[in-house]
Amino acid sequence: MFSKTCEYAIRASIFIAAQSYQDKRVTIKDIAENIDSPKSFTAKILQILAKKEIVHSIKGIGGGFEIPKENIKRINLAQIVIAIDGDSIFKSCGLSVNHCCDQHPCPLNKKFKSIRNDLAKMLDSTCLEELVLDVNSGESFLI
Amino acid sequence: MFSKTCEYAIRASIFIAAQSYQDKRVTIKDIAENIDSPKSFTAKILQILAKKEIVHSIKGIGGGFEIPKENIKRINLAQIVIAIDGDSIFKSCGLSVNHCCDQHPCPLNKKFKSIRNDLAKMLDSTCLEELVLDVNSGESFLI
DNA sequence: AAAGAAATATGATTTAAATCATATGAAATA
DNA sequence: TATTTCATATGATTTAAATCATATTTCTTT
Ligand code: FES
Ligand code: FES
Repeated sequence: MFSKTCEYAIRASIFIAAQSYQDKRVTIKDIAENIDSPKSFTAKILQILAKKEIVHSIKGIGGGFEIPKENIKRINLAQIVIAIDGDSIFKSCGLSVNHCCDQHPCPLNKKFKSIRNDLAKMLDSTCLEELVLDVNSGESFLI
Repeated sequence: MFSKTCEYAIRASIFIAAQSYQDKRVTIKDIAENIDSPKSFTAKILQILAKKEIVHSIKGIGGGFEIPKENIKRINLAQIVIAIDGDSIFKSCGLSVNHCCDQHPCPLNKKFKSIRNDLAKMLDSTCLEELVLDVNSGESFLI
């Protein structure tokens, strides 16, 4: 479904948000340990997220990553997915036949379109906050 | 969504079925040309499909691949996807957190489950026949 | 039986994704 | 200002997916 990079990005974002929610800033090491991801790979991914202003990074002693509380409500999964994997999951043909569903549709175009729309709707309507609450209440896990 | 291998497998199956529907047997070359896929890679994929009895292969002069007409109705997309990519798309966690949705769910488990169920239902309820009719009537394309 | 046309089997190569490693830059604190 | 702790930048390596190449087997036709 998503690339591994994107999965790490989502899990990392949720973890950072969950900690920020409790006013805790986290380092790359913390993140990698808590979402079980390779540390330097995670660092690379976080740089992308920082550039796209999905996470906020602070250098130096006491630094790390955080997501300002106001943003935890605002950031949704679609933003993260697009930042990492681009919008191909929303736009490209499920059979790689074309640029999808125009004059030259593949045989699955209608069926795919509907599933992709559901996926898009889901990603768009799911903000970090609700996921964070689940994780912090111990209902769901990142590892 | 699917691996490239799986996309080729689906497109090849639809093409073979579309030709078998008109009592035409096709060679690997035909297939590769008509679905725009690398020839020897396609050959490999067809071997898998032949072993799983999704396509029928005939060696020697005049040989090639076909799908018996009775089977065009019976074969659905789920069978092809499972033959190539396995059932991970149905069963594995969208965030690669675990074996999905048991005692240890990831934060997206509910939302993912619903989308995956829709996908599974779609793949299961879509047989080759309806796709073939679309292609043969010129409503949709494999290339 | 021989020749040709097809699939089959297998292995090598290429490409892209994922991972690892290391040097550099910025902020804090002592 | 020196040192430490963190992120940043960059490049190398590994792994897996995709692609390419070729020898072998099977069947048909003559
Ligand atoms: S054309 Fe294939 S999914 Fe839209
Ligand atoms: S646990 Fe993650 S999708 Fe089921």
